[in-house]
Amino acid sequence: MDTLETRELRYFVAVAEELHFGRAAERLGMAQPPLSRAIQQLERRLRVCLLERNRRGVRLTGAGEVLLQEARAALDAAAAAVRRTRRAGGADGPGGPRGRLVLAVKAAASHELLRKLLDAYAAEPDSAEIEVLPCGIREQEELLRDGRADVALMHTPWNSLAGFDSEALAAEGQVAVLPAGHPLAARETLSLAEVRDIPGLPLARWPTRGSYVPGPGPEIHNQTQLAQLIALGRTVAVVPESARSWLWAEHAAVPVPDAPPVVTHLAWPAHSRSLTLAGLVRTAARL
Amino acid sequence: MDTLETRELRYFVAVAEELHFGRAAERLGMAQPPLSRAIQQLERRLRVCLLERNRRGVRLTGAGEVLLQEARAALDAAAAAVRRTRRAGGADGPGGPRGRLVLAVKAAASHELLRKLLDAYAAEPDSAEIEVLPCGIREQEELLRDGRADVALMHTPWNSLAGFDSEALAAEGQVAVLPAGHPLAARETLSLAEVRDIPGLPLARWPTRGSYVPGPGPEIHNQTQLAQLIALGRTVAVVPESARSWLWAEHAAVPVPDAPPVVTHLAWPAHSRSLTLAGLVRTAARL
DNA sequence: GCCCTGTCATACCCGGCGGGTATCACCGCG
DNA sequence: CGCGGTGATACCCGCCGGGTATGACAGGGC
Repeated sequence: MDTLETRELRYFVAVAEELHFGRAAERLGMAQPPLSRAIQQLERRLRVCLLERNRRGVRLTGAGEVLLQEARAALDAAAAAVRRTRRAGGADGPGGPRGRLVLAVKAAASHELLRKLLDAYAAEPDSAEIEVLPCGIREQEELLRDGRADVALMHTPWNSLAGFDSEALAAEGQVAVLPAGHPLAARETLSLAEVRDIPGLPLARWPTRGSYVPGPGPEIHNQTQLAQLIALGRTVAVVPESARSWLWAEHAAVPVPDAPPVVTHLAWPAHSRSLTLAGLVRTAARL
Repeated sequence: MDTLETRELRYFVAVAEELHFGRAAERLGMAQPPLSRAIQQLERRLRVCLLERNRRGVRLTGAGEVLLQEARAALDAAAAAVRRTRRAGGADGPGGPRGRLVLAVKAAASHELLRKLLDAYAAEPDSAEIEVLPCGIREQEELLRDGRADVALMHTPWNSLAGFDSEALAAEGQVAVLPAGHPLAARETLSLAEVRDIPGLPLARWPTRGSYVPGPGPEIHNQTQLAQLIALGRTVAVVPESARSWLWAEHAAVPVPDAPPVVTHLAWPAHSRSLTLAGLVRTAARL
């Protein structure tokens, strides 16, 4: 009556994402009619209209939008339950697992800090093994929510810490990265407004939440690409100071004091009780 | 294979909490044998031992403890999905519900602030109705997680903001509340150490996470009881300044500068996308 | 206007599995 | 040694989740 099975949530998410019963059924590996019936039962049990069936395709109602959000969160939680329980299944003591930790990091971000953290933790008595899982910056939050990772190095303001516990580890300013020969490369500092308005050198754009904001600059997919485009004099970017470590000889970095500071956090699921994780956090706090 | 139904999670939580298959089955409204079988299937599918069956009763393994935590979180998420979807089912527009908001507050806490917030929000154009749901301080987090409430007034350091988004609204110092006639009531300020060591006047204890830390002072269950015990000269307490509003004539309040400041936050589930909630937060941020 | 196509809904059947009852195996205890 | 109380096993049944076949209906091309 007032409880949904994860099966029903999976079905609804598939339909809500595909907006097409046939494709959703195919994705779920089942036939279309039982899927239609399941969604109807769901709507009847919730006494809520979730989908608008126009003869041509399907649209979400407001309640449907809400359920899509909530169902994804609930499915993530269920998947996390499986993953974390399986991982805890090996060696553990009462009160929490003592196994490996999976640490999700945006590839190449905060490299120095990460090395220091791993070294310091490895030197601790009875420290656990840490698996470093490189991934995209948007992926980190998903990995943490659905249990594929236990802890992540996140960077505000790009990552959202919503839904996680966290410990701030370091803050740094940002620098504008220009082609070495550019006239502005000799400046002591630049303002954000100046960087945005360099004639003939549009600001690079990277995806936020999967899509790009419109603008003149090139769309960046990875750091190597960005480095190359800057070296070629096609774009300019504002990045954290620690990015100096991967700059090329053809690059110049100029501090941008009015850019928002970037804070590196260690973040983990809010309700985590793992003793191993607690050890890592303690180490990190002492850095 | 790698997905659990909420039914299985419910079953496991019941067994893990009762530590007794018979009682758990009764609580679930079913017979014991199918429950035993379901838990065995769960363990086989996860390939993890969750329970130690000693001839006399049952104990949780480490993995079982982990699953208990995770399962509770996942069930809360599923319950929240139902509640929020049902509430969104009424009047709504695209992008989020425009219905009532349920605001969970610890009874009588931050009364002035709450009144100001509600008044300011009601004065906004197209503000929604706000239902104030008074509850205990530990209950707030649960209500928010399982969807019975949309937003809460929380107080650090007593509440944990882990897992929620929040906006700090106000900070205040703490005061010691003594019987009016007590010699120390005339002091300008007191230190925490002094309050703790008043001869014949032990510090009141309130429950943290459902249980009381041991100590000489009386165990407090509600504010009226606390007020009475202080007035009778049986105990002393350290409370936020704003509590002056409910003090009696027989009470005296003395500032305690070295007590941790109490910050009142507006908190809501991390992934919330409600437009109505966004309006309330905007109003709160302007207070 | 016609039919064809693509959509979701309906009708009906079947097998698996979730749940019930009866019973067992085992241990502690008086 | 029997008794009570635990969880596990054996067996049966009915329901419901899923499949196939088909219907209803709207839009588009000719």
